Amino acid sequence: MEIRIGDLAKRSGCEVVTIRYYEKEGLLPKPARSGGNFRLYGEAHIERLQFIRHCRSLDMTLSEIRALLGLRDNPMQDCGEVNTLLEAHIQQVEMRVSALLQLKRHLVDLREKCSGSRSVEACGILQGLGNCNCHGESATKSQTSG
Amino acid sequence: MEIRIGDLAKRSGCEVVTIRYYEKEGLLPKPARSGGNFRLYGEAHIERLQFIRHCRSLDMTLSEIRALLGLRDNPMQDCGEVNTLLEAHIQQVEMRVSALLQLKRHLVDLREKCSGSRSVEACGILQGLGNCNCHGESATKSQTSG
DNA sequence: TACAAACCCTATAGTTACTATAGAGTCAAG
DNA sequence: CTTGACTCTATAGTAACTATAGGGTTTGTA
Repeated sequence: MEIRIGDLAKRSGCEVVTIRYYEKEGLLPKPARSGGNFRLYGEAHIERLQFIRHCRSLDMTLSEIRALLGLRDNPMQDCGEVNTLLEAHIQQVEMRVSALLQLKRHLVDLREKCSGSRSVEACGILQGLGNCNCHGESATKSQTSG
Repeated sequence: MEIRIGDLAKRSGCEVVTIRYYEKEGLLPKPARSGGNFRLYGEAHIERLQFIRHCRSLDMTLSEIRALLGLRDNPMQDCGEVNTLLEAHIQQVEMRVSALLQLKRHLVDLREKCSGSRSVEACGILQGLGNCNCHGESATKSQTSG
Protein backbone atom coordinates (compact mmCIF):
# COMPACT_ATOMS: atom_id res chain seq x y z
CA MET A 1 0.00 0.00 0.00
CA GLU A 2 1.85 3.07 -1.23
CA ILE A 3 0.28 6.49 -1.42
CA ARG A 4 1.50 9.76 -2.85
CA ILE A 5 2.05 12.98 -1.00
CA GLY A 6 -1.34 14.48 -1.88
CA ASP A 7 -3.18 11.53 -0.37
CA LEU A 8 -1.01 11.63 2.70
CA ALA A 9 -1.85 15.31 3.01
CA LYS A 10 -5.57 14.55 2.92
CA ARG A 11 -5.31 11.76 5.44
CA SER A 12 -3.33 13.83 7.89
CA GLY A 13 -5.05 17.19 7.47
CA CYS A 14 -1.70 18.69 6.63
CA GLU A 15 -0.54 20.53 3.55
CA VAL A 16 1.71 18.94 0.95
CA VAL A 17 4.41 21.56 1.41
CA THR A 18 4.34 20.96 5.16
CA ILE A 19 5.02 17.28 4.67
CA ARG A 20 8.02 18.08 2.50
CA TYR A 21 9.09 20.56 5.16
CA TYR A 22 8.93 17.91 7.90
CA GLU A 23 11.04 15.64 5.73
CA LYS A 24 13.64 18.36 5.28
CA GLU A 25 13.64 18.92 9.04
CA GLY A 26 14.23 15.23 9.67
CA LEU A 27 10.91 14.54 11.40
CA LEU A 28 9.73 12.25 8.62
CA PRO A 29 12.16 9.77 7.05
CA LYS A 30 12.80 10.08 3.34
CA PRO A 31 10.26 7.91 1.55
CA ALA A 32 10.76 5.65 -1.47
CA ARG A 33 10.34 7.22 -4.90
CA SER A 34 8.33 6.17 -7.92
CA GLY A 35 9.78 5.95 -11.42
CA GLY A 36 8.72 9.53 -11.99
CA ASN A 37 10.42 10.64 -8.78
CA PHE A 38 7.19 10.98 -6.77
CA ARG A 39 7.35 10.29 -3.04
CA LEU A 40 5.66 7.02 -2.01
CA TYR A 41 4.48 6.60 1.57
CA GLY A 42 3.44 3.57 3.60
CA GLU A 43 1.60 2.93 6.87
CA ALA A 44 4.53 3.89 9.06
CA HIS A 45 4.75 7.31 7.46
CA ILE A 46 1.04 7.91 7.86
CA GLU A 47 1.07 7.02 11.51
CA ARG A 48 4.19 9.08 12.17
CA LEU A 49 2.76 12.13 10.49
CA GLN A 50 -0.45 11.81 12.48
CA PHE A 51 1.60 11.68 15.63
CA ILE A 52 3.40 14.86 14.59
CA ARG A 53 0.17 16.64 13.73
CA HIS A 54 -1.41 15.68 17.01
CA CYS A 55 1.57 17.08 18.88
CA ARG A 56 1.37 20.26 16.82
CA SER A 57 -2.32 20.59 17.62
CA LEU A 58 -1.19 20.59 21.25
CA ASP A 59 1.10 23.47 20.34
CA MET A 60 4.33 21.57 20.84
CA THR A 61 7.34 22.91 18.99
CA LEU A 62 9.04 20.83 16.34
CA SER A 63 11.97 20.46 18.65
CA GLU A 64 9.76 19.02 21.40
CA ILE A 65 8.22 16.70 18.84
CA ARG A 66 11.65 15.67 17.63
CA ALA A 67 12.45 14.68 21.20
CA LEU A 68 9.26 12.63 21.55
CA LEU A 69 9.88 10.89 18.25
CA GLY A 70 13.38 10.08 19.41
CA LEU A 71 11.97 8.45 22.54
CA ARG A 72 9.36 6.61 20.52
CA ASP A 73 12.06 5.24 18.27
CA ASN A 74 13.85 3.71 21.27
CA PRO A 75 11.01 1.98 23.11
CA MET A 76 13.19 0.34 25.75
CA GLN A 77 14.00 3.62 27.41
CA ASP A 78 12.48 4.87 30.61
CA CYS A 79 9.33 6.84 29.95
CA GLY A 80 10.20 9.45 32.57
CA GLU A 81 11.43 11.80 29.89
CA VAL A 82 8.06 11.74 28.17
CA ASN A 83 6.42 12.83 31.39
CA THR A 84 9.01 15.52 31.97
CA LEU A 85 8.54 16.95 28.52
CA LEU A 86 4.79 17.00 28.83
CA GLU A 87 4.97 18.56 32.27
CA ALA A 88 7.24 21.32 30.98
CA HIS A 89 4.89 21.97 28.10
CA ILE A 90 1.90 22.25 30.41
CA GLN A 91 3.78 24.72 32.56
CA GLN A 92 4.61 26.81 29.53
CA VAL A 93 0.97 26.92 28.56
CA GLU A 94 -0.03 27.90 32.10
CA MET A 95 2.50 30.71 32.13
CA ARG A 96 1.26 31.95 28.83
CA VAL A 97 -2.33 31.98 30.01
CA SER A 98 -1.55 33.98 33.12
CA ALA A 99 0.56 36.44 31.15
CA LEU A 100 -2.31 36.92 28.73
CA LEU A 101 -4.84 37.44 31.50
CA GLN A 102 -2.69 40.17 33.01
CA LEU A 103 -2.28 41.71 29.60
CA LYS A 104 -6.02 41.71 29.14
CA ARG A 105 -6.51 43.56 32.41
CA HIS A 106 -4.19 46.30 31.16
CA LEU A 107 -6.03 46.54 27.87
CA VAL A 108 -9.42 46.74 29.54
CA ASP A 109 -8.14 49.46 31.87
CA LEU A 110 -6.94 51.33 28.85
CA ARG A 111 -10.28 51.00 27.11
CA GLU A 112 -11.95 52.87 29.98
CA LYS A 113 -9.74 55.87 29.38
CA CYS A 114 -11.40 57.14 26.25
CA SER A 115 -13.45 60.02 27.55
CA GLY A 116 -15.68 59.99 24.49
CA SER A 117 -13.93 63.13 23.34
CA ARG A 118 -14.19 62.23 19.66
CA SER A 119 -10.83 63.76 18.79
CA VAL A 120 -7.60 61.81 18.68
CA GLU A 121 -5.82 64.67 20.37
CA ALA A 122 -7.83 64.36 23.56
CA CYS A 123 -8.23 60.59 23.50
CA GLY A 124 -7.31 59.14 26.85
CA ILE A 125 -6.28 55.87 25.27
CA LEU A 126 -3.42 57.33 23.29
CA GLN A 127 -2.38 59.34 26.31
CA GLY A 128 -2.49 56.21 28.39
CA LEU A 129 -0.24 54.50 25.87
CA GLY A 130 2.24 57.38 25.97
CA ASN A 131 2.74 57.61 29.72
CA CYS A 132 4.27 54.44 30.92
CA ASN A 133 6.90 53.87 33.55
CA CYS A 134 7.12 50.13 33.09
CA HIS A 135 10.17 49.08 31.11
CA GLY A 136 9.40 45.39 31.19
CA GLU A 137 9.34 43.00 28.29
CA SER A 138 6.23 41.96 26.47
CA ALA A 139 4.29 39.33 28.33
CA THR A 140 3.81 37.09 25.34
CA LYS A 141 4.65 36.71 21.71
CA SER A 142 2.78 36.28 18.47
CA GLN A 143 -0.88 36.27 17.51
CA THR A 144 -3.63 33.72 17.34
CA SER A 145 -3.59 31.60 14.25
CA GLY A 146 -5.65 32.91 11.34
CA MET B 1 19.41 67.82 24.46
CA GLU B 2 20.64 65.13 22.11
CA ILE B 3 21.33 61.62 23.20
CA ARG B 4 22.91 58.68 21.42
CA ILE B 5 21.32 55.38 20.66
CA GLY B 6 22.74 53.61 23.71
CA ASP B 7 21.20 56.14 26.08
CA LEU B 8 17.91 55.96 24.26
CA ALA B 9 18.05 52.20 24.66
CA LYS B 10 18.53 52.52 28.41
CA ARG B 11 15.73 55.04 28.79
CA SER B 12 13.27 52.96 26.84
CA GLY B 13 14.20 49.50 28.05
CA CYS B 14 14.76 48.48 24.47
CA GLU B 15 17.84 47.13 22.75
CA VAL B 16 19.97 49.23 20.45
CA VAL B 17 19.43 46.91 17.51
CA THR B 18 15.69 47.07 18.07
CA ILE B 19 15.73 50.87 17.83
CA ARG B 20 17.56 50.65 14.52
CA TYR B 21 15.05 48.04 13.43
CA TYR B 22 12.12 50.34 14.25
CA GLU B 23 13.79 53.05 12.23
CA LYS B 24 14.16 50.73 9.27
CA GLU B 25 10.50 49.77 9.61
CA GLY B 26 9.45 53.43 9.58
CA LEU B 27 8.09 53.53 13.15
CA LEU B 28 10.77 55.95 14.28
CA PRO B 29 11.80 58.85 12.01
CA LYS B 30 15.42 59.02 10.94
CA PRO B 31 17.30 61.08 13.51
CA ALA B 32 20.03 63.66 12.97
CA ARG B 33 23.60 62.40 12.80
CA SER B 34 26.74 63.54 14.56
CA GLY B 35 30.01 64.30 12.80
CA GLY B 36 31.05 60.70 13.33
CA ASN B 37 27.74 59.43 11.86
CA PHE B 38 26.18 58.53 15.20
CA ARG B 39 22.42 58.85 15.58
CA LEU B 40 21.31 61.79 17.76
CA TYR B 41 17.87 61.68 19.37
CA GLY B 42 15.72 64.36 21.02
CA GLU B 43 12.66 64.41 23.29
CA ALA B 44 10.22 63.57 20.55
CA HIS B 45 12.08 60.39 19.69
CA ILE B 46 12.22 59.34 23.31
CA GLU B 47 8.52 59.82 23.80
CA ARG B 48 7.65 58.08 20.56
CA LEU B 49 9.80 55.08 21.38
CA GLN B 50 8.22 54.82 24.83
CA PHE B 51 4.83 54.81 23.17
CA ILE B 52 5.92 52.01 20.89
CA ARG B 53 7.36 49.97 23.73
CA HIS B 54 4.23 50.38 25.79
CA CYS B 55 2.14 49.13 22.89
CA ARG B 56 4.52 46.20 22.44
CA SER B 57 4.24 45.37 26.14
CA LEU B 58 0.50 45.11 25.44
CA ASP B 59 1.37 42.63 22.71
CA MET B 60 0.27 44.79 19.81
CA THR B 61 1.85 44.03 16.46
CA LEU B 62 4.06 46.56 14.75
CA SER B 63 1.34 47.04 12.19
CA GLU B 64 -1.22 47.89 14.88
CA ILE B 65 1.29 50.28 16.40
CA ARG B 66 1.94 51.82 13.02
CA ALA B 67 -1.79 52.52 12.76
CA LEU B 68 -1.91 54.12 16.21
CA LEU B 69 1.12 56.27 15.43
CA GLY B 70 -0.56 57.38 12.24
CA LEU B 71 -3.62 58.46 14.20
CA ARG B 72 -1.46 60.21 16.77
CA ASP B 73 0.31 62.10 14.02
CA ASN B 74 -3.04 63.50 12.82
CA PRO B 75 -4.65 64.66 16.04
CA MET B 76 -7.70 66.25 14.43
CA GLN B 77 -9.15 62.92 13.41
CA ASP B 78 -11.99 61.17 15.13
CA CYS B 79 -10.74 58.91 17.89
CA GLY B 80 -13.19 56.15 17.06
CA GLU B 81 -10.50 54.25 15.21
CA VAL B 82 -8.36 54.11 18.30
CA ASN B 83 -11.22 52.51 20.18
CA THR B 84 -11.88 50.07 17.36
CA LEU B 85 -8.28 48.99 17.20
CA LEU B 86 -8.08 48.49 20.94
CA GLU B 87 -11.35 46.57 20.98
CA ALA B 88 -10.12 44.25 18.23
CA HIS B 89 -6.89 43.66 20.11
CA ILE B 90 -8.74 42.80 23.31
CA GLN B 91 -10.85 40.30 21.42
CA GLN B 92 -7.76 38.69 19.95
CA VAL B 93 -6.31 38.28 23.41
CA GLU B 94 -9.55 36.79 24.70
CA MET B 95 -9.64 34.28 21.87
CA ARG B 96 -6.08 33.34 22.52
CA VAL B 97 -6.77 32.76 26.21
CA SER B 98 -9.71 30.48 25.57
CA ALA B 99 -7.78 28.52 22.94
CA LEU B 100 -4.95 28.03 25.41
CA LEU B 101 -7.27 26.92 28.18
CA GLN B 102 -8.76 24.27 25.93
CA LEU B 103 -5.28 23.21 24.94
CA LYS B 104 -4.33 22.87 28.56
CA ARG B 105 -7.28 20.59 29.22
CA HIS B 106 -6.07 18.27 26.45
CA LEU B 107 -2.57 18.27 27.85
CA VAL B 108 -3.72 17.53 31.37
CA ASP B 109 -5.88 14.68 30.11
CA LEU B 110 -2.86 13.30 28.33
CA ARG B 111 -0.75 13.53 31.45
CA GLU B 112 -3.11 11.18 33.24
CA LYS B 113 -2.49 8.49 30.67
CA CYS B 114 0.98 7.47 31.76
CA SER B 115 0.34 4.28 33.66
CA GLY B 116 3.63 4.53 35.47
CA SER B 117 4.88 1.73 33.29
CA ARG B 118 8.45 3.03 33.23
CA SER B 119 9.01 1.95 29.63
CA VAL B 120 8.45 4.16 26.65
CA GLU B 121 6.90 1.29 24.79
CA ALA B 122 3.99 1.02 27.18
CA CYS B 123 3.66 4.71 27.97
CA GLY B 124 0.07 5.82 27.62
CA ILE B 125 1.11 9.33 26.77
CA LEU B 126 2.86 8.40 23.56
CA GLN B 127 -0.02 6.13 22.69
CA GLY B 128 -2.42 8.96 23.37
CA LEU B 129 -0.43 11.16 21.02
CA GLY B 130 -0.54 8.56 18.29
CA ASN B 131 -4.28 7.94 18.22
CA CYS B 132 -6.01 11.05 17.16
CA ASN B 133 -9.05 11.54 14.99
CA CYS B 134 -9.00 15.32 15.11
CA HIS B 135 -7.57 16.85 11.98
CA GLY B 136 -7.94 20.43 13.13
CA GLU B 137 -5.33 23.15 13.14
CA SER B 138 -3.28 24.15 16.11
CA ALA B 139 -5.21 26.34 18.51
CA THR B 140 -2.42 28.86 18.96
CA LYS B 141 0.99 29.76 17.72
CA SER B 142 4.39 30.37 19.22
CA GLN B 143 5.82 30.12 22.69
CA THR B 144 6.12 32.39 25.67
CA SER B 145 9.01 34.77 25.52
CA GLY B 146 12.21 33.46 27.09
C1' DT C 1 50.47 60.83 22.07
C1' DA C 2 49.28 55.99 22.23
C1' DC C 3 46.29 52.66 23.36
C1' DA C 4 42.27 50.22 25.06
C1' DA C 5 37.55 49.98 26.26
C1' DA C 6 33.22 51.19 25.24
C1' DC C 7 30.47 52.75 22.02
C1' DC C 8 28.68 53.14 17.27
C1' DC C 9 28.10 51.96 12.06
C1' DT C 10 26.32 48.85 7.95
C1' DA C 11 25.07 44.63 5.99
C1' DT C 12 23.77 40.02 6.18
C1' DA C 13 22.00 35.74 7.98
C1' DG C 14 19.45 33.17 11.43
C1' DT C 15 15.23 32.19 14.34
C1' DT C 16 9.94 29.35 13.99
C1' DA C 17 6.88 26.84 11.32
C1' DC C 18 5.47 27.30 7.79
C1' DT C 19 3.42 29.82 3.08
C1' DA C 20 4.00 31.52 -1.53
C1' DT C 21 6.14 31.67 -5.91
C1' DA C 22 8.52 30.25 -10.18
C1' DG C 23 9.53 27.03 -13.47
C1' DA C 24 9.47 22.54 -14.75
C1' DG C 25 8.35 17.35 -15.01
C1' DT C 26 4.68 13.20 -14.64
C1' DC C 27 0.46 10.87 -15.34
C1' DA C 28 -4.36 9.69 -16.66
C1' DA C 29 -8.35 10.81 -19.38
C1' DG C 30 -10.51 12.41 -23.56
C1' DC D 1 -1.87 15.05 -28.33
C1' DT D 2 -3.46 18.08 -25.32
C1' DT D 3 -5.59 19.33 -21.01
C1' DG D 4 -5.67 19.21 -16.16
C1' DA D 5 -4.39 17.54 -11.83
C1' DC D 6 -0.67 16.26 -9.60
C1' DT D 7 4.26 16.32 -8.44
C1' DC D 8 9.23 18.02 -8.30
C1' DT D 9 13.15 21.48 -6.70
C1' DA D 10 14.73 25.81 -5.22
C1' DT D 11 14.13 30.23 -3.41
C1' DA D 12 12.06 34.04 -0.91
C1' DG D 13 8.75 35.84 2.29
C1' DT D 14 6.27 36.10 7.02
C1' DA D 15 6.94 38.65 12.50
C1' DA D 16 9.87 40.83 15.33
C1' DC D 17 13.54 40.64 16.34
C1' DT D 18 18.70 38.40 17.48
C1' DA D 19 23.34 37.31 16.17
C1' DT D 20 27.42 37.87 13.56
C1' DA D 21 31.17 39.95 10.86
C1' DG D 22 34.02 43.57 10.06
C1' DG D 23 34.82 47.92 10.61
C1' DG D 24 34.85 53.25 12.49
C1' DT D 25 34.42 56.82 16.71
C1' DT D 26 34.89 58.62 21.29
C1' DT D 27 36.57 58.79 25.78
C1' DG D 28 39.64 57.99 29.42
C1' DT D 29 44.10 57.33 30.97
C1' DA D 30 49.05 56.20 31.13
